[in-house]
Amino acid sequence: MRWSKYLIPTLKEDPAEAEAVSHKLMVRAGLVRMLAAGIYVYLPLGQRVMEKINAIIREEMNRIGGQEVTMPVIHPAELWQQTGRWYDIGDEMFRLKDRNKRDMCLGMTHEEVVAWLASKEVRSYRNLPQIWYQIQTKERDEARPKSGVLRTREFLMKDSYSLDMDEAGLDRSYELHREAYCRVFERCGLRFYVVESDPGMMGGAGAHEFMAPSPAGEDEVAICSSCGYAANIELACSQPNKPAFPSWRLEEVATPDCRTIEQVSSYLGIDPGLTIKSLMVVTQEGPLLCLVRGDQRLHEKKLFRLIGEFRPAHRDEIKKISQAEAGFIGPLGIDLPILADSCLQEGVYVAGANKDGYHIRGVIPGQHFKARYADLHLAQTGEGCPKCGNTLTVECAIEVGNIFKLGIKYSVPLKAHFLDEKGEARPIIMGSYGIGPARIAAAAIEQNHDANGIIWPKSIAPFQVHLLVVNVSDPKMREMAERLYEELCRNGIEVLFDDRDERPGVKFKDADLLGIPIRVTVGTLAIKEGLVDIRVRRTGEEVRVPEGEGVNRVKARLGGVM
RNA sequence: CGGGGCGUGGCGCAACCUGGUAGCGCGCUUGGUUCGGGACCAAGAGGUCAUGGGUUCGAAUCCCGUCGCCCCGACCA
Repeated sequence: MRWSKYLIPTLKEDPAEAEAVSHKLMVRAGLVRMLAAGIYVYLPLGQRVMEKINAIIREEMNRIGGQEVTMPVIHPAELWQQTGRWYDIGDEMFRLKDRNKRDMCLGMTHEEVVAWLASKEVRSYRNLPQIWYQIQTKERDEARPKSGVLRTREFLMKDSYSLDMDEAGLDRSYELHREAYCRVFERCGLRFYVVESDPGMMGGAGAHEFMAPSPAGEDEVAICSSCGYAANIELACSQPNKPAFPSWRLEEVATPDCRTIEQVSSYLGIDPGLTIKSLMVVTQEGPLLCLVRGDQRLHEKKLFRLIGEFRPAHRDEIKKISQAEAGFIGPLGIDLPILADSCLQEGVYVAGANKDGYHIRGVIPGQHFKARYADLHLAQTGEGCPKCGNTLTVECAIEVGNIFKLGIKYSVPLKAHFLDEKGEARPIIMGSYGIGPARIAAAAIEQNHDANGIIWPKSIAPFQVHLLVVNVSDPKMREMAERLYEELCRNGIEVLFDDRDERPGVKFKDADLLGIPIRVTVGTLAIKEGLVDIRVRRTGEEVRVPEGEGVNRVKARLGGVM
């Protein structure tokens, strides 16, 4: 491809609206342009990257027996009404009416359509298992699109669905996907973790997410490097490090104006881990006191799973129940059910005295107050792994894929049944599996770039070789470059030929920005001594070889390490 | 949806506070010189200052509304 005839609008400066590295670079390198919040145009170069990624996904899906289909973007409301999601999902679903005022929606995912199809076409256990997949645009009216292509309202998704006759079959399909996904992300050159995830509204028995670590990611994962424990922070557990407990006796201490844990612990000169943080919440059943250790944070999702809907208590409610301001409430002598984090079962602490300006030192949970214990805290870097006790690290990551065991959540309402060997009708057991190709591209950039631009893994690079002529108006130089271009193409190598009439500096800068793995430069030495330069983008390593060897050297390079 | 910020030639920004009719860099066009890491000279094109209303002799500038975009939070099937 000749750059002079191709649309690659590169930018010298970062776009004002971009924050994430991948966002800046994708715009600067001419991969994408934003049409509206969270809605993007993929320019030719971006499109090529997406096609590379999709091709890898297709290969791996086909390899596990996946069959590609294409399902509609527009769905009739009835389908979603039958599973109840029409009502469960709020503003995030794009809804519209057709000319006959019939309710429709834009597909945010395709479980309903798959279950519908299965209900029509799957009759017998002999038809199972099945894996159907598509690479299709999804529409979700995200409350807050962000980070360029990482969180958009319209996005491409590879989604697949497994149909099995029983749990064992689902386990097999799930495992096939897990392996296929690992191969996909490995082939795309990503660093990633497979983590346990919260099945959430998808419902069902089990779920994992594929997480590519990056500061731009909006998820957090807790990772144990020794035993391999890996979980989304939404359900990650940890063993908090134990502080050295002093031998306090129970007494009231004045803590004037110390409302926060930091204030109390610094005023008393103690480790925040020796305090108890008391939080009053109001549930369906009334108020409840939640306790976590002072150096911990309450995990609201975990609490929600334990007690259902809740809200923080209002100031006046706190005052009324505890006789004290929010900063001074505590578990002693309070007439409320108490739910405490498990790590508080051991030790002696400072807690609020339910009296303004005072705390109580020497509080021993179990002895001085009764509580129900549960895991309520957010896992943090440096704490112990729940499995092996070694140090956990918590890091940000981009969710590039997920796999869910759905079970019969969709097959029952949509009557996706089959007849088993005994002739009895049973609901199909489903699984649902997604990959975000654009997120793979963005994650690859997040993980592979330097100050000058992108450094594509060769598997998903838009081109393999960036051929650059230093001066197009020099006939000999141009001629040699043309020769090389033809020869490289003839050898099946994808080459972007920068034949623009630009200054060399501009072309070199653009080459670094685009990040194509190998750059071949035809310059003054080419015409003087017949030498061309072959440079590896990632390492900056450069060799000078005779023109005749150029193609073979490039091929050798592409075959080897990047 | 709550909090904050921004909206000025294609891009990045200044002018706004203290009203007087818009400027810089990059890019773009033409000509010339240049050509191995974002060249130089000369000439040029391009802006209803997001939008609607108000205040004023006069509004990019002050006031109110609306829309759009970004960031933090909530949400995220």
